[in-house]
Amino acid sequence: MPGILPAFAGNVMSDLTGDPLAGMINKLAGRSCISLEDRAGLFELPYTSRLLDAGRYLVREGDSPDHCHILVSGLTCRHKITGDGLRQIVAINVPGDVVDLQMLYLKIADHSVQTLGQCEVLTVPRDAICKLAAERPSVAHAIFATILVDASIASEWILNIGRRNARTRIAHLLCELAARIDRPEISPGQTYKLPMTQEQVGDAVGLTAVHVNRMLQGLSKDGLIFYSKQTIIIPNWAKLSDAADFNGRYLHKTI
Amino acid sequence: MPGILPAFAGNVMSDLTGDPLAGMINKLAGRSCISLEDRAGLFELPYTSRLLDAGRYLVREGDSPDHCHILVSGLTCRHKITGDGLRQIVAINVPGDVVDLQMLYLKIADHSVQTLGQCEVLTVPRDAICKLAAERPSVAHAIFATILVDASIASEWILNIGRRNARTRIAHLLCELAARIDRPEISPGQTYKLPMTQEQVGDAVGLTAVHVNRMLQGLSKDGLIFYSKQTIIIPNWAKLSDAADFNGRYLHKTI
DNA sequence: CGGAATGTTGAACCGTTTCAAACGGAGTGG
DNA sequence: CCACTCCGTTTGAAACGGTTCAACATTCCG
Repeated sequence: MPGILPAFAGNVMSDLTGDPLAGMINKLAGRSCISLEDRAGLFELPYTSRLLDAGRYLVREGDSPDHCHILVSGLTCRHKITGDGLRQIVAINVPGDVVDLQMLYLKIADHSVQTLGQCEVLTVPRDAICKLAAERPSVAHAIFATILVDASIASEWILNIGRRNARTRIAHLLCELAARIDRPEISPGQTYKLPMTQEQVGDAVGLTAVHVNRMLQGLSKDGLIFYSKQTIIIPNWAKLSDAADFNGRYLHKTI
Repeated sequence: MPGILPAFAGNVMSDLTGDPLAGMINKLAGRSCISLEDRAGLFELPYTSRLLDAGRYLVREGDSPDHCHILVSGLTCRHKITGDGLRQIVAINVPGDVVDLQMLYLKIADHSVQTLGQCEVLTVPRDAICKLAAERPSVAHAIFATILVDASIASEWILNIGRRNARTRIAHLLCELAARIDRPEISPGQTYKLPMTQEQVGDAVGLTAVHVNRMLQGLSKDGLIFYSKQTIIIPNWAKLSDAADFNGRYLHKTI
């Protein structure tokens, strides 16, 4: 169902809810001061909405796509494969993220993007975003900041995988996702849906599925999480984030 | 020795050599088409040049610096520390890199930047770069692309640390540095200086110094590298890059 | 209902770490 | 010039964390 949003007018925050682009725009706006007119420009972005089920590819390594994807609901991941076929997830995207900002200025993709669980995704022409960024400095600024936050998350993943043991590593991932999904109605330390198999969790933290299983059981046994049916409950945020060596500074929620 | 460069005029390529900013500008220019005037703008950046010895900090976690650093010679690294004091290098910068582009739009640093070996570093006011980027879209574009390449390198590091064994991991780092240092006079597969202790190499690839030592000996024994006095010689690029599972695509040398 | 994908468990194995001790080279002071 | 220290490298042996493999249980889905 393709569509072009009507120009945005009136009170900004109150009209946001319900619009598919709202999540992304709120996220961008949180990272940089965007003027009302520039917000309006964002709302004029042409897009196509699609509902995809688990395991679908949005981008494949080697592609030169001319569209970007905005995640409205669900989770997606970027992954790479070693020469002998081992998979590593290098990033996870949450609702509101532009999944392939990389592709805005890099021609060919050096990784694949795939849905985890069912996702609603908007497809936006690359040119439209580039044009907007070129015309409106505050939008460019916000995109800049967003890319830098992604890079900062990648740095933390390197630390996580390089230097923390399996248990801490998994706990850290769970904390990060809790903090990032962060729908207004849930604060960290609550419940969220984790539409990933244990194998995929392993691919994200550089472990085997078997070991992920044992560690999740360990965390459950110690009362740090409740985990069943792809749902994570964090009964005590302080305890889990402590066990995870998690400090959300690197997410740069306030810039 | 502070200074302001005279406005740049005349043939671009021929006047580059010898200028401290040249390395960075060439790198930016390689990643985006920058007009002659915009290049001139880059050459007008005010800077201070400093010679630093090994182990000096350019940025400390928690800082909000108002200057960026451009590396002219030597190597620097960005690193983070876990709660129990383990160190992980999350990025290495080579000559021509802007070491802390992150800080351009993120207020507080979530990592430290430190010199590896002796370095020549230019200090440039953050505002000057931001202003230039705001005024000249082609410069903003080039900076964008540079940040994205850095992010792409970070992704490959996640893959490297998460899924490759010690030997391959180290070989991969050696290949990457060879490909990135890439001074015009040496093509990959030649000789370069690696001003890092084995402990620092371990911090970069998520291993202990002891194991790095054994792996380097292994690579040497198999004739894939010669290594002594912090100098790496790669006698056969094809063989080493094969053993390293290295493919330079992710460096996006051509965009 | 049946088959495939995902989760669970145990035991053996192996790559990497840890610890401890020795070695080598560079720099310093007597 | 030697003795001394410091730092990085080297070596060996033991311990550990995570992997691998294989079998079984469970859930999901057509």
